[in-house]
Amino acid sequence: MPKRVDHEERRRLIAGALWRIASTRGLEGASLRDVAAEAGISLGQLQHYFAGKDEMIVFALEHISTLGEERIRRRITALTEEPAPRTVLRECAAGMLPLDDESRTGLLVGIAYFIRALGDERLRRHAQEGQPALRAFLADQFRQAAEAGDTVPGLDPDTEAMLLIALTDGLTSSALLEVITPEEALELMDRHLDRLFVG
Amino acid sequence: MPKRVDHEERRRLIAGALWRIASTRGLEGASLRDVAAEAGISLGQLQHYFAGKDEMIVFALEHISTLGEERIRRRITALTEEPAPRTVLRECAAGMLPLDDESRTGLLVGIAYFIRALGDERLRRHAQEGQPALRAFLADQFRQAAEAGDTVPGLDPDTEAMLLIALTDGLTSSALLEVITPEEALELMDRHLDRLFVG
DNA sequence: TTCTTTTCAAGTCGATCGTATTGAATCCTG
DNA sequence: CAGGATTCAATACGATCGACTTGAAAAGAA
Repeated sequence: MPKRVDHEERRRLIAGALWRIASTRGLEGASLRDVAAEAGISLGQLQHYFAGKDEMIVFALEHISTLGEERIRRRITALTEEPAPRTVLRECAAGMLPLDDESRTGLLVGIAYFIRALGDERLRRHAQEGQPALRAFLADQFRQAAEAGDTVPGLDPDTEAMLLIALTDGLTSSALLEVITPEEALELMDRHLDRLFVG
Repeated sequence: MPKRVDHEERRRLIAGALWRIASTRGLEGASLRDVAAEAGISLGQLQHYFAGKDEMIVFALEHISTLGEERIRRRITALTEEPAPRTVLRECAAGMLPLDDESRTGLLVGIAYFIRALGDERLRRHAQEGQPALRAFLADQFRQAAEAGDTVPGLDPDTEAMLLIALTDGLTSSALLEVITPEEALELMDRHLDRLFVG
């Protein structure tokens, strides 16, 4: 049987099992044995594909973040071509909210990773890397909207980008805690955008 | 030596040790042995004051949330008497941001608890309890400001209260991850309030 | 004093963790 | 076919976890 396996696909299979466990019990609560059992393989097999737990976590996180990016990209391209900045911003925010199971699981894993990063200098640097690009992209959308006269006057794109990210994060937390529903979170985001755009 | 100890004070001492460890390694990473060592007592002594780890965590969380409430209350009463709603809202938000070591530690412990609550029905109910009161308080401040004509027109107090909470949470996350500084977080919160109030 | 209660130190228990080792089965290459 | 490389199952190891038991020391009650 050996040698005929697709290494990457096997790793993605294991990553999926890790998500399902980590989304309910956290990354610390996901033992290698549990992950292997969830994936339907043996501990030995899992260890063949990942040298250690850290390597497995890093792979799973990068994979799930890739899926998240693709999901947002799909949301945007699914719209009319040349969508207005406000629409793009809304779909970005919506893609980062836990509106379906995939994004919900991804966010829970992301939070579990966030916790690890809080106490780990190296992980924290890694977690910080993704933000600037997103922030720049959102700021650019605000800039375009402002130039087109679609926003209220006196609005700083960089400030609004950061506020939008923070607001999305906070709404996500409340939705995951079931203080509000995901739909309410999206509605609140819309009310926020209402205040920034004219018409 | 026995019999002459203050039970509650001993429990608070242990809770303090738990915070210091949990704020860097999470609640799961804080073993009873580590907490006892941090508190400068033996494992046996710790176990004498808490029947189990869960009991210790619940006590520590309730204690730290009490401290947080007192901190915010102090911030508000430290202002001029009869402060304007905007000022009250700003101080509330500031009190929930990680601007000093005490609040920073408290928030990290709160997040560690938040993670536990995500996968635990009982803890989740408990975590949800605090929100409505805060939300109602903030909404009332917005209502007062609106009636005084201090806010922009067409502003829903309940919506704004929820947005303020979510924004504070999100800014806190970014500040803890050191994507922004706590001071930047407070500034962003001010910019947000700028948009809601006139003058 | 004697007895009871409180306080806590010390040690142990079984479970579980991440990791390492070993070796067999299988396929690919020469 | 021979032989190395790949794949994986099985098992074990040392560390660490929360929980528990035991018993001694000290203070108040009788």
